[in-house]
Amino acid sequence: MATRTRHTDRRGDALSKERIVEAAVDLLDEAGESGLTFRVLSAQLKTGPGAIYWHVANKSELLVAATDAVLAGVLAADPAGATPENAIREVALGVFDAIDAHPWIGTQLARVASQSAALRIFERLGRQIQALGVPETAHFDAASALLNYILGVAGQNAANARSQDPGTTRLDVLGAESELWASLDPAEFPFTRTVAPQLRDHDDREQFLAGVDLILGGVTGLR
Amino acid sequence: MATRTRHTDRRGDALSKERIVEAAVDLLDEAGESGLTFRVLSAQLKTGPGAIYWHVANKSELLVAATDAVLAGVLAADPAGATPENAIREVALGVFDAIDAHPWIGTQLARVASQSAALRIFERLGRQIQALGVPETAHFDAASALLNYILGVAGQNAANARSQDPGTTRLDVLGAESELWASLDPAEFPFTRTVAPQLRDHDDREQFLAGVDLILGGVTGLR
DNA sequence: TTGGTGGGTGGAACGACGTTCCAGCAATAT
DNA sequence: ATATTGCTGGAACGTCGTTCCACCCACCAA
Repeated sequence: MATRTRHTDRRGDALSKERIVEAAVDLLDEAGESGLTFRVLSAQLKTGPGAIYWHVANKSELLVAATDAVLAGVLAADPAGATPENAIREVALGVFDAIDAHPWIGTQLARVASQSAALRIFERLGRQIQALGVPETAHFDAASALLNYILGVAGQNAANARSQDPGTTRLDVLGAESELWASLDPAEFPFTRTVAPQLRDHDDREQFLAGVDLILGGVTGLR
Repeated sequence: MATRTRHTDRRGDALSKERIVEAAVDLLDEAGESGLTFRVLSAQLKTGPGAIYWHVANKSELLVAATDAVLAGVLAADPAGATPENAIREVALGVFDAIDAHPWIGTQLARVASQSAALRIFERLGRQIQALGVPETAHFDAASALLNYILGVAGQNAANARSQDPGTTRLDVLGAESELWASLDPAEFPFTRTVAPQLRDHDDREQFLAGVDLILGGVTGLR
């Protein structure tokens, strides 16, 4: 249980949870979710797996800590949007961009419940919902809806990043998927075929924001 | 590549992808996501791991097939809701209830992109969006928003189910989490503390539906 | 009827993973 | 100087997904 109180630095190369998490984030960013292994992590830290386990209970806790570490920066400042709507968009886009930069965060957010990172996002969203002037009874549902939508997009973005071959560009992937949609059975997938061209040219970030705005529209409609 | 064309049944106990998927679903339902193993699966089918690999490429494909198999039933019939709004609610609740009954589906939906099951949900949602009479340019965004929201809830429900100890009731879990929210730092989590009591008494299914209605409200607001 | 062919089987084995264990080291306290 | 404690790092364990391959048996040609 890493009390870490008495002496701050017994050796110059002292291990610490912070250093471990930092190395884990680097590894995740470079090699993806499957690249984080206690073996390569301990090699990078020039130690053995056992030493890491003295600071971190298990891999799950390490992933949570890594997610928190990255999202802490994004969620540090209170949103400065002029209106509550803009503040909500700001929070949502902050999370979106963080996931875009570190796709493994998306997997983590979508997989693990009641993580402190998710809770902080929930809090930021909820405060702005309160400022929106809708009935108090709707606050909980509205904040939850926004959070779940964001987590849903997070999971999908992470899945897309995971399944993408290193050599292909964004347009390649979208183009291929768009053609797949266009070639679907017309009887079974009329709608999906209709929007196939839009898939090719759409911007993930803009569409994400459009979804936020739809929920926001529904919330403000309660006034 | 399992052509499976010429002869329908070489032996009475013939293995097939269907039988494998069926056994996998049983295993997932009984033992959870970590309970599905090629070893116990092959034991249950009275064969070896190698035989399974003749019919299924890998575990990922097996999980996709299992998810599709369960959701196929839910998505078979066109929604019979009187209004497009009700039809959308019906599709969403069908998926929600399926995840409630088989939590592992939630993990799978939230994790894997462009799965055929997700595509079928998207199609059902999109058709009803078309019937809603909103501008065509908004169809893609609206259907995506609904799908992402549903997938987000799916992932969270699966995560909740995963982290729940076998002995505890729903009220225990909610009560504990509610107390945790209530005990958060008032300076940092004012909103979350405010809604803590609502967390204890809320109904997941109703809240899910409330979220769908918020998006629906935003969409119909575009008319 | 018989012999060969090949789709399908199942069990052994491989490599990698998360995790545990423990002998030892380096600072501090006695 | 010695004992204690916090911490290290490497070996080892059990399990997993996956691969390999010797074998079997239903079919087909002769």
